[in-house]
Amino acid sequence: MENGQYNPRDYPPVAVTVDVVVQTIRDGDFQVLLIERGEDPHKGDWALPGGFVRPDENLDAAAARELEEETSISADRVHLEQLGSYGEPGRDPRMRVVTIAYWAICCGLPDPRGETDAVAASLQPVSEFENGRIRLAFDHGRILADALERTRSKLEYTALAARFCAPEFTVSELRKVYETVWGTVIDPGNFQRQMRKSGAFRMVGERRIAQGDAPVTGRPPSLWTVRDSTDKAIVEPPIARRTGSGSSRRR
Amino acid sequence: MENGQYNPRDYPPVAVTVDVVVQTIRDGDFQVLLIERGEDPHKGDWALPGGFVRPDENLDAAAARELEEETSISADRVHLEQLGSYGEPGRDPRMRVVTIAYWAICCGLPDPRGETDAVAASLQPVSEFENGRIRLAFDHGRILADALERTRSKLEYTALAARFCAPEFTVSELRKVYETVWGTVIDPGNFQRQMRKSGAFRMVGERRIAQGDAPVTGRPPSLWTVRDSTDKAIVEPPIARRTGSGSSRRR
DNA sequence: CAACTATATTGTACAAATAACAATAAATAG
DNA sequence: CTATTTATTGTTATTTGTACAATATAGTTG
Repeated sequence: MENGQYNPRDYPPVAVTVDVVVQTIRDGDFQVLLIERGEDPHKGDWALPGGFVRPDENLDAAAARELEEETSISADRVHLEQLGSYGEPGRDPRMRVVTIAYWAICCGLPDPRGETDAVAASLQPVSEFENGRIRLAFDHGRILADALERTRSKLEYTALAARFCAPEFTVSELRKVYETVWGTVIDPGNFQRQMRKSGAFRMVGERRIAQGDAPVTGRPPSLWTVRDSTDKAIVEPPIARRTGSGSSRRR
Repeated sequence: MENGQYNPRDYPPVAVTVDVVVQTIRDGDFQVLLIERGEDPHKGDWALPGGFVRPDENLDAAAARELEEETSISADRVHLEQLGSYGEPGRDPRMRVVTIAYWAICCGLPDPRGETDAVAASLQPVSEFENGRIRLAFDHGRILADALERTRSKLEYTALAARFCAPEFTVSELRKVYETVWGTVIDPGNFQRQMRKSGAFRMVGERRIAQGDAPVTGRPPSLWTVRDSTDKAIVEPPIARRTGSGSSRRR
């Protein structure tokens, strides 16, 4: 683009799409939104929701639109962030498609409706994908794997775990997010201290009394919220994963 | 792309480019490769090297090609990694351009030649950009800022600092990389221990005698290399930045 | 109301990591 | 040989992390 030559017809058409990895926790299970493809190629397989970027729409807006179309929840209640671009020439057999992948974390997804694209969208357990029981079309398996790693990593040094929860949450709800996404067990006492010390969260005066499916016995917990709603909050020192080969911090 | 409709003519042309942030250390100074634009828009301003993605070329290959064209060094001697996509509708006034940005670290860049695009490429100090004395065209300032943050962050938990060095390097050469990129001072003794403990590096038997511009006095250092040349090496525990607001580890 | 139970929250003690600074080692120049 | 310079190792106080125990606080149940 630096060489003054700007004739798009010199280049075969390239389609630019966005695909979104929508993650949530439902029934204590780490799940992701997938759609079942109704047409070839890969008819009957699972795929990530996505679609074309419109002419006057920036990439973030396109991803937000796809998210809302698919989940019918407003994008300002979720964390939505770019993951990366995937553009192997043969990734879609029909034409050259470069996709910008996004990943999202949201809470309390209503049962998905797939009306928009006349395809069936549904939440599927991440474990089914990681077991190899669910296979994804195109290179979506790679995209999903990258997104999961990014999420697990970012839980360590950001307050994003709270995005899996309602605006106000208890310490153990937050702890269960970490345990569910990482597949680990965390000491409740130590976790509480780390959470306080990080400064990323703020206690709301109230205590919660008898919530829906929560146990009605035991000492009622106090409620917390994130101090900074812009998802820039840094958890310092980080809450590190226990299992295996250690932290892969950053990006 | 899930709805079977695949008529590219329904969508205005989108150009897909790659831009590359090439970073190196020269004369003890953290520098980045920029080109001076010879044409409008932004004639005379600085910009990142980049160009169109070719029809049968994947994104990584396009970035590697641009890197080689601009620096005449082979891409297998540098670290090259995707940074992210930038696609605001108005970022280029001429047409819709979505760019996939990459960032690279290399060592011993020869004086850049700009013949390919008939533009002047040169290494400029990062400090000049961060001082505001150098302004970049389009949204390249944003891209460069993101790349610098990514580099500084990844030095903490990967062995990528070695990519600023020759294949074999001394402990203090590596330490000076950290000091230069982060703008900090690091204790030599503690650094040596962290480096050993991380397991990411391996001592080569030899000691270096009297190198070119290096001081000819003092105890000669032993030479080191990275244990895993695939840049997957994790430095654990990480070598943390001293200054300011702490680690932004992963990503 | 008195146990009982379940969860929240705080204490404690040991282990490990970090950081500042001192000391020693290994080479060369003169 | 001595001075000088840099590499490398020691030492220690402080901080941080972790496991596990103990206490606190509510609701529930008889």
